[in-house]
Amino acid sequence: MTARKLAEELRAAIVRGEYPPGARLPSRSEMVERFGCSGWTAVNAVKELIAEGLADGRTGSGWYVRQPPTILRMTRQRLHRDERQDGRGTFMSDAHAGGWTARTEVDIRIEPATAAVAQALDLDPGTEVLVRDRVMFADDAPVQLATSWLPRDLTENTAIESRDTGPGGLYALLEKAGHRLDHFEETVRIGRATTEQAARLNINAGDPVFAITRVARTATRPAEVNQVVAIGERYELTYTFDAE
Amino acid sequence: MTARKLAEELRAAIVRGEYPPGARLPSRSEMVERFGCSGWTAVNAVKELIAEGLADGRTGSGWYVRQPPTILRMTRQRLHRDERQDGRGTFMSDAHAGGWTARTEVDIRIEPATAAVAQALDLDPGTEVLVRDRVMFADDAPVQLATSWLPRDLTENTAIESRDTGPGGLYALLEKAGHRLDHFEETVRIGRATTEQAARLNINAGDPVFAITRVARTATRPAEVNQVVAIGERYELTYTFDAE
DNA sequence: AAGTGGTCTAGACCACTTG
DNA sequence: AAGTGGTCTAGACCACTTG
Repeated sequence: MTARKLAEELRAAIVRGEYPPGARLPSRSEMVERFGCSGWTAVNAVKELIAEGLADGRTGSGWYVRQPPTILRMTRQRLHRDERQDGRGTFMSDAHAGGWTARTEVDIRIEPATAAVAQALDLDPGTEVLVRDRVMFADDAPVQLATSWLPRDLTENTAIESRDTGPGGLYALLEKAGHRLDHFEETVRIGRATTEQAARLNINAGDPVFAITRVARTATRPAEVNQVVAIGERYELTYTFDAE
Repeated sequence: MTARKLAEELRAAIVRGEYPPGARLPSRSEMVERFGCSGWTAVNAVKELIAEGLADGRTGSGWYVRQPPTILRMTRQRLHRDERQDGRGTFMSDAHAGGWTARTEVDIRIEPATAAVAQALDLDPGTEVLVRDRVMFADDAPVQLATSWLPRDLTENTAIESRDTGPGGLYALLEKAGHRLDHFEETVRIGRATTEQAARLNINAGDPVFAITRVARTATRPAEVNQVVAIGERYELTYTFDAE
């Protein structure tokens, strides 16, 4: 019995419902006995299932079938002015539409712009920028990390530099300050969670994540760069647009 | 020496440029000698690098540092009418903008609509649909699989049912037949390559892929459902839109 | 013929949970 | 105290390539 074949058998049994979500799979020693393989083979087979997100191991306890995660939708609607006027920031907007609860932890700091940030914001490198670092929770589970960089001249003496931006979020405050947003550009890539990101998102290092970079612009200049890292298997991005 | 630490050392050496792209890493037996670990540990360390796309193993030959892949951009522009009028389909449009060569292999068949396809196209399940199955190559390497489903009443007696749709592709023919496209909806998810997909895309089973579902609609009805599977590490999706 | 990566067996130790 | 998953050693066989 090879690890690959054992993995296929276990996967099939899970799909058949023989091991429903939450169920405990046979232990390593049970697999060794039942399938006549070595412990190494059993472990490697289950590793495959774990990498696929089908199973999970708890040291000292066992291997368990994972609950399929509920999918969170990230929509284009979250950036509409209507949402801000209704008092919802981007993350709150998705939560409202999806029926889950949103919570955000924020950390703020002021830094000189790195080369990449300066270029995206059309600033000289080293210019002071406001950095907003967030962890977003859906139904109290971390699902997304986001960092925003904004030119300080747009944020000084506004609530954008305070932890709580209030209803409508960051973009509502920008527009209130007279910086009407004109258009957005989003770039979507697939990344792999670093050890740090994995710890904050409660996933395994190397798990696939959405890496989304957004630049928000007014009619005259870039106003914000936003970098999102969202758990890959929990997110679905939707974009709708007119044919042109 | 643990596998994790060995992986970190190798990764750092690669990043330092000690092993440039194409270079051969130490062999298993060399690692066993140099790091005083077992063969198992060496293999597991390198497996980590392979999963990250940093290295590649060739049986009988060695472990090699991979060439970083060139990134292909999938843009919203590819769906613009201008592109079709200039004779470019969606994939050709991206190739033209990115400066790489596009080639497509097409397979056509007619099938009764599955439940999912019927729902997306607003048809009764079992209604005949045209299925266009493609493999897309960028600079002669497979990078993307795409399948389209269209209601047969839109495609009958048109070149959409032939292998070569000619300049502007499928959408140009739809519009030429009087079905002017009105808007698109794209849903982006991260999937893992199945064994079949991996074989066609020349990647490893389980590698992360973009799974993109697009529904193209005329003013009155859905005209096409399109399912793309694109190599995760080779693609970058960009969406630009006006603030509303 | 010698060396390579990929995979496997058999056995071990550890921190952890209590199936 | 007994069992668990995670990780490791030592050694083996195989198909494959030729550093």
